[in-house]
Amino acid sequence: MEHTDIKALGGQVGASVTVLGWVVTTRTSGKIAFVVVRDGSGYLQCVVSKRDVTDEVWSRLAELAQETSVRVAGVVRADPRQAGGVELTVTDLAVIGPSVDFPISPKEHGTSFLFEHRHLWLRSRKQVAIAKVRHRVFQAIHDFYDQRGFSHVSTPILTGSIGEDAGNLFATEYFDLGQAYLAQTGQLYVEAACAALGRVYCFGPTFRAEKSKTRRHLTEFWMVEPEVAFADSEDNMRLQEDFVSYLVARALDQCAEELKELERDLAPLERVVPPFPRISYTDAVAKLNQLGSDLAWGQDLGGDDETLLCKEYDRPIFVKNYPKEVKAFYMKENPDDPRTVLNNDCLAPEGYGEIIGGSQREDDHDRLLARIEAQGLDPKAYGWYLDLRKYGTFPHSGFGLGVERTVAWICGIPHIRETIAFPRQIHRLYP
RNA sequence: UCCCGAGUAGCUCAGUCGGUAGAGCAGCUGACUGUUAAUCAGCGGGUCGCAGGUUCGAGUCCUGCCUCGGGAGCCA
Repeated sequence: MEHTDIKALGGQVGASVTVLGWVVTTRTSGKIAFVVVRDGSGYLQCVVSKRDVTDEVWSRLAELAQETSVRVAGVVRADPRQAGGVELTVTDLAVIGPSVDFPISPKEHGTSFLFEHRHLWLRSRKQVAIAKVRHRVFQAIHDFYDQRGFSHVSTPILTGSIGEDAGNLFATEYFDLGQAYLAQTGQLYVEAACAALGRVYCFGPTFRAEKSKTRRHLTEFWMVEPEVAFADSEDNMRLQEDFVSYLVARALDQCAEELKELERDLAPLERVVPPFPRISYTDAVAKLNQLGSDLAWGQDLGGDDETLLCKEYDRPIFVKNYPKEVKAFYMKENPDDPRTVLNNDCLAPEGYGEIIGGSQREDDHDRLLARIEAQGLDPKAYGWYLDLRKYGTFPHSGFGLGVERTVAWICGIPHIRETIAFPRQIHRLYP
């Protein structure tokens, strides 16, 4: 359909154009009316003057309820008072689709109501800004790995063998083969693929049936998981800090308007450059004890501990070498301290906490088998995974970055559920 | 699963000591040629989450249940 994107009007002052979009608000003042229209590319104030249009067009203003879809023709006029620098002097206006009693008014609403109307809430300014940042982050993820010679691998969503433990997996019947599970990680599969391609990553939805009710959890979320052959834990952290810094830099570069709309303080983001501070779990516990936490060695860091620790630094940090007992079976033992493993978490500042969990993988067949058996897992289900250690085993490392947590942090919004179009939570499967 | 908190108009909320159900916004009608969540005047709008109990009388007090929100644990 013949029309011009609102975003492109800045360079077309004086031109006659047609815009297609939806009515945001209308204001009338007797013989002049202001209609704000959005089209996904931007927002435009359309000015209708009674003396400049036919009576028929003027009378149509009464039909322009919130979210009515419209075709507006007019002349682009420079106006420094407008956000985009231009407004439209309307010559013709037609309703494409009426909108009666749109439920989301410009005033305040509660979260419950908004998520019940998520399909419509997506149209609001702040939600559009978040969605655009998310899109840029997705694109930056692919660009980063492409530039570094990684191949994308699509790992299965339906799986038989299991990543971590069975307690929080979604199960479904799978023909005659019993239970299948929705993947909660693609990691085991990218380990296989990295022996074929060297540097790989998977990027897809993951599913966790955890009954978590916090601002950091969804039951369905997106995770990007790189895996690198012949990389140790130190190489792994260097990749992570380069990656996180790249994502933030791209957002600062490409999403300035959106971050302004979200009223994001850019200063903490501008400090996100390598290297990130590295602190061992053992040192972190000692430091937290000094800061007043009663965390004991051997316990996993809680959310409050993470926040407390992060306040000591001005950028994301790595906490590395956690106790073996609190971590997954596939992580390689730390030769310098066998109580711990060669892993790391990356904690984002400003209270956002863990955005990455990564590790060097156990590459010794017998040690891995022992860990699988010790955790009560069925070695037969992991036969193919153990094979990777039988046929040319190799040191390798990787990590998983939670995309929604990362987007929430970049946008500076308090809850990750707004970073995905249709969040899945314990009490939400609609819309 | 555990610990808090909340359910009253389309939305956000107030509702005192138990005594006729309220406001703002939204909607509708009208006025206004430069408004940015416009302003001004007027109008309509209720299964007080559900069930039971106490009482002459319950939005309000008691019991049970349901739903939702925040947090914990778990994790990215």
